[in-house]
Formats: sequence, C-alpha cells, structure tokens
Amino acid sequence: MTPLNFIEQIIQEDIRAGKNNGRVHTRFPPEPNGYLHIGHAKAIYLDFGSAEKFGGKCNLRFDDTNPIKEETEFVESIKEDIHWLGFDWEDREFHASDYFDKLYEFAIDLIKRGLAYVDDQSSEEIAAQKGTPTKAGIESPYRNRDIEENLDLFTRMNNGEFDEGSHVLRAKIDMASPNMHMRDPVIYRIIKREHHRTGNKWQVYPMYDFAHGQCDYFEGITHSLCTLEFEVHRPLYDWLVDRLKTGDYRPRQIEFNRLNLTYTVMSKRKLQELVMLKLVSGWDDPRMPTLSGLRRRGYTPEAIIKFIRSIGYTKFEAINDVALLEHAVRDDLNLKAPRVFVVLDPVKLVITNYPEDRIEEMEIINNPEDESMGSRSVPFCSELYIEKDDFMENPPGKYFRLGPGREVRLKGAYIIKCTGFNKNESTGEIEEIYCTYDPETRSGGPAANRRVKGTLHWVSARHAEDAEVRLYDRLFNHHDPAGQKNHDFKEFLNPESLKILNFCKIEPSLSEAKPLDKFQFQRIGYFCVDKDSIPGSLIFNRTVPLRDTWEKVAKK
RNA sequence: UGCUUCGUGGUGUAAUUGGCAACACGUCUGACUCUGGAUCAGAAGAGUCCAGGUUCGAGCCCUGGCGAAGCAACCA
Repeated sequence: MTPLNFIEQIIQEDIRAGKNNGRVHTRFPPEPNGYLHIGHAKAIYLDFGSAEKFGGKCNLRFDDTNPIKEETEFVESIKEDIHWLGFDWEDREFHASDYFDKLYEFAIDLIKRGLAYVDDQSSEEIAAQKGTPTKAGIESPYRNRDIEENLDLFTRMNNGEFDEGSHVLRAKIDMASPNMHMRDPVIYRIIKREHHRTGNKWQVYPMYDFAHGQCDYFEGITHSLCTLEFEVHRPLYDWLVDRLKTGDYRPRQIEFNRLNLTYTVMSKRKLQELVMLKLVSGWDDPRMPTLSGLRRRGYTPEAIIKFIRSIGYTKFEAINDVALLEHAVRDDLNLKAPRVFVVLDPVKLVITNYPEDRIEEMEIINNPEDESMGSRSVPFCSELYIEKDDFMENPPGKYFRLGPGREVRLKGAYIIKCTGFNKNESTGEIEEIYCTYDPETRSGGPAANRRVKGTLHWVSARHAEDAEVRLYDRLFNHHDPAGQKNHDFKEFLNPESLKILNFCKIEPSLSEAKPLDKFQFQRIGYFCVDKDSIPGSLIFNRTVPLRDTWEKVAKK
C-alpha cells in the first residue's frame, strides 16, 4: 500500500467529516485545443485514480469555452489517449458547452442581483484600470449602471448587435482586492465564431473562471483537482459557487504541482510551436512528451503510470529527472519485450571452417525473464553480420569483444576465434572479419560452458532482412530548456535527437512484426515498430537504450 | 514595495498525536551471467534555506529573516 498523497488525505478527511454525504466525484477537464502530454497523464491518474480509490466516479469534461482555439480533432485524440492509459468515464462525457444555457441564466441572475455589469470599455482601458499586484485598481465608469440597462446590453451582446471587443460582462467584486482575479473579472465576452458543438447559437462565451466551478457544481463534483497556477483563482471559484449553490453541497478546488521533466518542454503552447514550425514531425513525433508521441516511441501505459506513481503529488514545483521515466519503461519492457537479434551497423563476418552450404537452426530463448514466452529458431550459416562496434583492430584490455586472435561467444550458437580481417586501406574501414568456430561449443553442446569474455549478437547474412531504425535521443540538450532567461527554448534543441539508420539487419522472425510491437534488440535497447512501416520495409523506433556500462568505460 | 504558495542527499518523494531523517532514481564498488542487460550484495551522498525560541527531545510547534514560483489574457 502506497501512502496516500496529500490530496487523497484531504479527500479521506472530507469523507470522515461527512461532507457532500461522503460522496467522491472528480473530473478531468482538458481543453480540446491540443494533444495530451505526460503532464496530463499525471492529472488523469489523480482524477480517475483517487475517485476509484474512494469508490467514486470521474467525469470527462471538455473545457470548450473558447471557440477560437478548440477543435473536434483534439476531442478524439484526447479520448483515445485516456483510454490508452487505461481509464474510462463510462457515459459521463460532458462539455462545458453543455452548460452554456445554465451559465447564461446564472449571468443574468448575477446582473439582477447587482453582482455583474456590462463594461463598454476596450480591453486596454480595462487592463489599465486593473492596477498592478502592488497597486489597487480603479472602478470602471460603467460599474454602477442600473440593472435594466445591464440586462438590455447583455441580451444585445448575445444577439450579435455589438462587435467583438466592444462590450464585456464583468462580475462586480472588488477593484481593490489584493487578489487580481477578484478585481471585477471579465466573465463573458463577445466571440462571433462557430463553436464546434453549439454552432452559431451563441455570440457571447463564458470565461474559464465563470465556467469551471459552476460546471463542477452542475455535475456534482466534490473534488476539483487542478495545477498550482490556479491557486489564486480559488477565491473567485468559491465566490461564484457561493452565489450559485442552494444547499450544503459544494465542490472544492485543490491544487497540486504540475509535471516538469528534464530535457523537454511541457507547455502546450511550446509543443504546438514545435509542431507548427515543423521542428518535429507532428504531435506524435516520438521525441514529444505527448502521450501519442510516447506511445509511438514504444512507451507502455504501465510504464507511464509507474513513473507517475513514483514522482507523487505535492505543492513543490519540481523538475523530475527524465532518467526516472526511462527507468520505468526499461523496468516494464524488461519483463514484456521479446529479445531479438538486430545488427544496427553491420560488418560481414565469415566463418572459414564452417561448411559453406550448411544452415543450422539455432533455438533461442525469447525472454530469460519469462519462460512462458518460449523460444524461436534463428538460422545460422558461415556468413553473418555483427556490429562494427563489436570488433576492434587494437582492442584495449577492458574490451570484452572481438579482436585479432580473440575468442567470443556468438549468442545461442558457437564460440568463434578471430583469425584475420580485411581492411580498406584508403578509408580505414574494416570490410570483412574472418573467424573459425569450435563445433564442440554449440549452445547446449559438450564444450558449451567454456568461458569467454564476451557474447555477441549476430544475424545470418543470407537470411537477414533490411530495416530502418530510428535512434531517438532527448529533444533538448539542456536539462531545463524553457527555464533559461534571455534564451528561447528552441535554442536548446538537440541536433542529434534523431539518427536514422537505413540498412540495419534484422533476424527473419521479425519480418512479421506489426506497428507498436515492442522488442528488446539484444545488447542494444528497446525498440518499437513504427506506424509508418509497411510489410517488407519495417521501421523501428528506439524507445530507450539498455543501460550500457561499456559506454561509460569507453568515455573514460 | 501587495496577495497566494513552496524550500528535506545530485533528482524526486517519505517521515500523519514532536522520538536514531527513510525510499526510489542517479552515482560508485563487488558477485553472478551465453545480453558490458537483468538479478544479487554493498558503498558514498542530506542533518532538513538561515537565525533565534519552546521542549528531555524539533524536518515537524512559535518568532523573525532569506530565497524561489505563481498572479496585472476579452487564454485555459
């Protein structure tokens, strides 16, 4: 049992205190103006997870109060991503726009109670009167218009009689409040744009602050969980709910820290910028922290949830090390991903004493972590490919792989000894390596236990197929690209975040792999079949490399 | 010279009627291994932003500082 986070503790106390008859009902309220990212996954896990933990429910509610920014395309991707993560809202899919009539009525009610007024000033004038955080604002000349005039003007605003920006409806609260959000906030503005759900029914649309708490109230939400930047909105949230509610029930807003990850950016605006400027291939580019990007990269929902559980929920604005995310996905894929042989950067290896016309089928275990995943057979012959990296002409002592005169194990096959190599003298490149094999050392054979320093993966040159492999790395080369004063985050894009390898050699069993299938390329990393693959021309995305201690040794 | 919130190993999170600062990631050893993976064993690393106070005893309570973030969209 993991201990309850501070929000779950509050919920538990509310239940004990009998608030809202002990009900727990949360909501996840995305704005359909972009794709969900891993920060949303943190909110989703809290919203759906805590409801589930206390026997409550969680609604999906699209916060679609601004028709300029929102589109149906995003609604579909958001639903797909939530389901992918493993959560379900059953029949409770709502939209803020479902409540436009009720919100409008409430606005009328506030006007009638003398708590809202129409302001004819421009946004610049209103902003100028708002004051600053350290200086009180001044009241609008329209603040004390009479109720009938307000009613008439607001009605005409919605009838389309006025231009956008010419009038707004404001709540009448306190222009001297130390909280800027209480200084007569705008609650309705004129927007003459077709809404993706209500069409042209409305000419006025409520602001976020005028919609969120009331929608919570209409839906019977008990705990409205959001990120820290809404902390200063809470007095306004409560002010509005207080004027709307008729009984004891009331929703409660609680704020938690948003998710920040090192070496990436998390704001929707910045992600959108990367997409628009084509600095990435799209919202689902495998380097993006979007859920669709992570999915395409090869992340599993289980890995994402495990990561989110490990970072917790607090009020401290943290930047989480992406290494923790990478650990979570390795941990998950280690148990799930079948092992296969793929040579990324091939060099030909010829076994000179192996009969040229002979082919053996080697039985290879699919996953040493899970026997139930069985085994497969991999063809072996006298011509193989191994990694260029796995051979050195003059290897240092700590190098456990192949070099002149050295012995290594070919995994699942034989021990071989290097007898020579062919080097292109003009380029310095090794073109072919020559070895002899010891027939007694076949895996499971009489001399199979002989110890050698290294084990290499390989593929048969006569059976291998070509594939494209995309090596993804961190999108940025600064741990906090968005947090650098006087620098645009795009300055820190990592020019090596994608390397494409075109003639990688894959073992024959992989030819039937389907998009999203995940594998461990033995000794290299975890990879996932890309959706752009077509039969006979596979593309693999690197999810994350294996922990590689040789790489560390080599750097020293 | 406002309001709100936050300061615990490198990173993140615990320590819930005050009781030896714990866990995970990362780092570094070593063992094992037909993946330089995984697994196993171990180590280093904070005395809790600072200064006072209450107390037998303070990360936790009190006072005063310091530092950081958010807030001045007809965005959410």
